[in-house]
Amino acid sequence: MYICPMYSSELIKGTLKTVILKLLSEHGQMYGYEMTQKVKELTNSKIVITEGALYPLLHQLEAEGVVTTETVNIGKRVRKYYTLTQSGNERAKEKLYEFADFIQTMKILLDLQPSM
Amino acid sequence: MYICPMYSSELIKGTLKTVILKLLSEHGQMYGYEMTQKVKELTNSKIVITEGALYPLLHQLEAEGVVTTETVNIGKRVRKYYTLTQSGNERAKEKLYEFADFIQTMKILLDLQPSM
DNA sequence: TTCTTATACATAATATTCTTATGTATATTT
DNA sequence: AAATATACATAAGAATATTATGTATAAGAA
Repeated sequence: MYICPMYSSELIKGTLKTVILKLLSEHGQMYGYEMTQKVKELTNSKIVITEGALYPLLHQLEAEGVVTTETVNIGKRVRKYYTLTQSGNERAKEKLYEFADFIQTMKILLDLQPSM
Repeated sequence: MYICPMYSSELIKGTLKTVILKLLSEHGQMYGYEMTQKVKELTNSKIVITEGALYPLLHQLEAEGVVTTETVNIGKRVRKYYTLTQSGNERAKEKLYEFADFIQTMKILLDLQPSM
């Protein structure tokens, strides 16, 4: 999923969907490559999404009706923009809430201080 | 890994090793079943470790020299106690620090407020 | 102008990590 | 007596990611 110079890859598994849905809910419309760059930028390269993880997930989200796509020609190249559907927006909120809750539980379980 | 009534299983993937190492560093000596109960208790059953995930991991940790084991007879039943080695203690600290850092990165990436 | 890097998509083989199912056996509670 | 809890273990299968490979255009550096 990620090439990750900082975190062991196992840690990050399972968060990709949440991250992508959040990005889309924030930025309205994005294409795949743009998502990889945004995540890299926001995490200081601590998390880097690989294409082999991203594209299959995006296709899956489309198949599930979570996103719709629009293909745009940029010169002779193609960009595929992804937009959340209404149900996709709900899904994004759910996922975010779930993750926030999960963090709380893990903090208690691992006895992490607020400073950590 | 977990039977999880609250979180989607994908979210929790990759955290089991960190959780086990933390438990062992906290409680000194534990056996497998005890670990499953402790996690269940501490997380209000939000995270429940399955045996199919736990035992192979414990065996792996032993093979790596992260833990040592001691088998104790309780009546006619057997308990296998796990204890962190010196390098295991280091590993536990590393894993905890890594996870704390990971949470920070995810908070920024997902724009989660401190209250969330 | 040629070579490298960046942009932009996609998929297949493989690895990892987990879930679910199954198995064995003793102890305790109803 | 039967059901549940304790306690270990492993195997089949699913899910999710990594790594590798493929195609192609655009931009920047040598």
